[in-house]
Amino acid sequence: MQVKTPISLQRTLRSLLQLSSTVNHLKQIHCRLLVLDLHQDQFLITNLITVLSQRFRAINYSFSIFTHTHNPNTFLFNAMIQALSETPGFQSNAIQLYILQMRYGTEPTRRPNRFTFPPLLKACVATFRLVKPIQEIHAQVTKFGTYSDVYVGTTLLDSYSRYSEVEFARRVFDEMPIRNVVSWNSMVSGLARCGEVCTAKELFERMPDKNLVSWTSMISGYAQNGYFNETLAMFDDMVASGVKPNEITLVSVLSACANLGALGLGKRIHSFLEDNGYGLDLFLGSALIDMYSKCGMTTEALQVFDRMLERNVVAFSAVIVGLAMNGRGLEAIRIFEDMRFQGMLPNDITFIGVLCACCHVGLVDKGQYYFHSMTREYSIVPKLQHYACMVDLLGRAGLLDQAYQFITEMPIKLDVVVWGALLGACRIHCNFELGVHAAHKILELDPQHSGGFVFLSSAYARSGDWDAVKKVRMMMEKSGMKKTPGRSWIEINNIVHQFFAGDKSHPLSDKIYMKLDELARLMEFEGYTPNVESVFYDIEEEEKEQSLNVHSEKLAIAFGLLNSPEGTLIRIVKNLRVCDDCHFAIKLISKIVRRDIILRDSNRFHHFTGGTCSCQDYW
DNA sequence: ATACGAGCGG
Repeated sequence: MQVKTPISLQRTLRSLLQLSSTVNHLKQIHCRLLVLDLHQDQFLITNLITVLSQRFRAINYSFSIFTHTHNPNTFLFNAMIQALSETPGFQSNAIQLYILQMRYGTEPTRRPNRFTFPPLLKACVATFRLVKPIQEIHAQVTKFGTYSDVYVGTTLLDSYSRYSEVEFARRVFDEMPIRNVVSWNSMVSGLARCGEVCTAKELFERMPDKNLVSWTSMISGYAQNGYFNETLAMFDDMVASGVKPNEITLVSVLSACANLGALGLGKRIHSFLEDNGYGLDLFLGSALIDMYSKCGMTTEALQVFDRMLERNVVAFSAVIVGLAMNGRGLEAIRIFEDMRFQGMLPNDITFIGVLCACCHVGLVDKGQYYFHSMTREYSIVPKLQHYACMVDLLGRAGLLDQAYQFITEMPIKLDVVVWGALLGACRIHCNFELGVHAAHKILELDPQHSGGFVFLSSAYARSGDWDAVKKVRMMMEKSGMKKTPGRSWIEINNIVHQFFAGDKSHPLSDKIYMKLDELARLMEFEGYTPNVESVFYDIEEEEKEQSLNVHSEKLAIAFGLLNSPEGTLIRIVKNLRVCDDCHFAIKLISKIVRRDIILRDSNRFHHFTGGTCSCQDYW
C-alpha cells in the first residue's frame, strides 16, 4: 500500500537527500524515515536509492532498502534496475530484477514504462554476448507501448549496433517518429562501429544539427576504421566550423597522429592539452604514450607515462609495447616487472609487448618463460600474434628447428603472420629449404601474398635454378598478385610530404635526385655497393631504371635532408618493410651527414645513428 | 513530483 506523506515533509527530506555528501548522512536520513514511519514511502525510497547508488555506488545498501519495501512500484523498480545496470558486476542482476518484476505481475502501479528500458538494454549489452536478449526486450518495448519514445529508440538502436546488427539499428532509427541530435549521433557512431564509415559520413552530412558529440563520433569512427587522413581532415573541418574539441575528440585525433607518424600535430595537441588545463587521464595518457612511441619518441613517451597520476593496464601496455617496438627491450621488460610488482594484472596486449621486447633483445629463455607464465600465471589464451612473436623470437636467434617444432605443436590454425615470421627467419639465416616450405604454406593461405613469391624467386635465383624462377614468375602473373606500392612520408613544418617509389612528381624532385646522387658518391667511399639480392626481394621495382636508388624512403630522406636544419632528427614512416639495401644505405647516410634518422616501417622502428641501427640488423 | 539515450586509450 502506498503511504501518504505530507508534501512539505517530503520536500524537506528530499532536499536533505540532495545535500548529503556522505553515506552517513544518508544513513541518518534512512533512520529518520524509519522513526517517522516513512520507510514505506516509495517516492522517498526511490530518491534514497538513486542518491546512494549514483553518488556513492552503495549498491548493496540500495538493494537491501529495496528488498525491505513492500509492493515496489514502477518508479522504485526503475530506480533499482538503473542502479544495478550502472554498477559494474551487477548488470545481470538488473535483468533478473526485471524478470522478477514481470513475475510479480504488471498491474498499473508496476507496469514498466519508457524509463524502464534504456537501463535494461544497457545491462543486456554488458551481460550478453549474443543479440537475442536485445530482441526480446525489443518485443517488450513494443508490448508496453514505449516504442515511439526517443530515449527508448535511441538506446535500442545503439544496443543493436553494439552487436554489429547495423540493419536492425537502422530500421529502429528509420521507424522513430521523433529523432533528436542524440538519436542521429547514435546512428552515426553505430554505423561507424559496424565499419560503415561512408554511410556514417552521409548521415553526418544530413544531420539537421550537429554538436560536439556528432563531430567526435565521426572523427573517432574514422580513426577506429583506419581512415587516419580522413580523421585529421575531419578534425580540421571541425576546428574550422568553430566547434571546440574536448579530450574525447583529441584522443581519437592523437590515435590518427600515432598511426600516421604525425608528430608535429601530436605535439601541438599535447601543448593544447597542457595550456587548457586538461590533466593526463588514463585515456589521454595512453593515447599520448602511443603517439610518441609510434613517432619513435620513446623518451617523450616515458615522460608522459611518468607524469600520469594514475596508470592502468592500458597505459602500461602502451609504454611496454612502445619501448619494445623501438628496440628498448630491456626497459620494456623492466617496466613489465615493475607492473607485476605493483600487482597490476597484465593482459594479452601487454604480453605482445613483452614477447616483442624479448624478441628484439634476443632473450630466448626469458621469452619462453614469459610465454608460459602468460597461460600458467594469468590464464591468458595466446593468440596468433603471440605465437608469431615466439616463432620470430626463436627464428631470429637462429633456432630454426625449434621454431618449426613450435609451429607444429601449435594448438590453433596457423596464419600468414606465423609462417611469415618463420619465413623472415629463414631469410636472415639463409635456410632456403625451410623457407621454401614456409613460402608454399603462405601461398596456400594467401595465393596473392607477395612475400611468399618474392622469397621463392630469390631462393631459386640464388641456387641458380632459373627454370624454377620462371615458374614462380608465371604463378605470380596467374595469381594476379598486386604488390602494395612502396610509400614513405615525412613531416616538415607540420606538412606531410609523401613519396612513392621512383616518384618524380614532387616540385623539388630535381633537387632530391641530385641530393641522392651526391649521397651515392659519398657512400661509395664508405664501402657501399648496391645489394643485388634486394632486387629480387622487390619485384615491383626491378623493371625500373636505377631501381635501388629510388625506394620511397630514400626520396623522403633526401627531401628531409634538404628541408631541415643541420644536425636535426629526421623521421620517416614507410608503409612496407625496409629492404636490406636501403637499410644498409641509411646506416651509412646517418654517419655521413651526421644526422639521426628514425624510420618506422610496417614492422618496427629503426633508429639510425652514426652508422648503426637500433635493430642491430635484425628485422 | 521521481528516472532514461550518443563520442575516448594499448
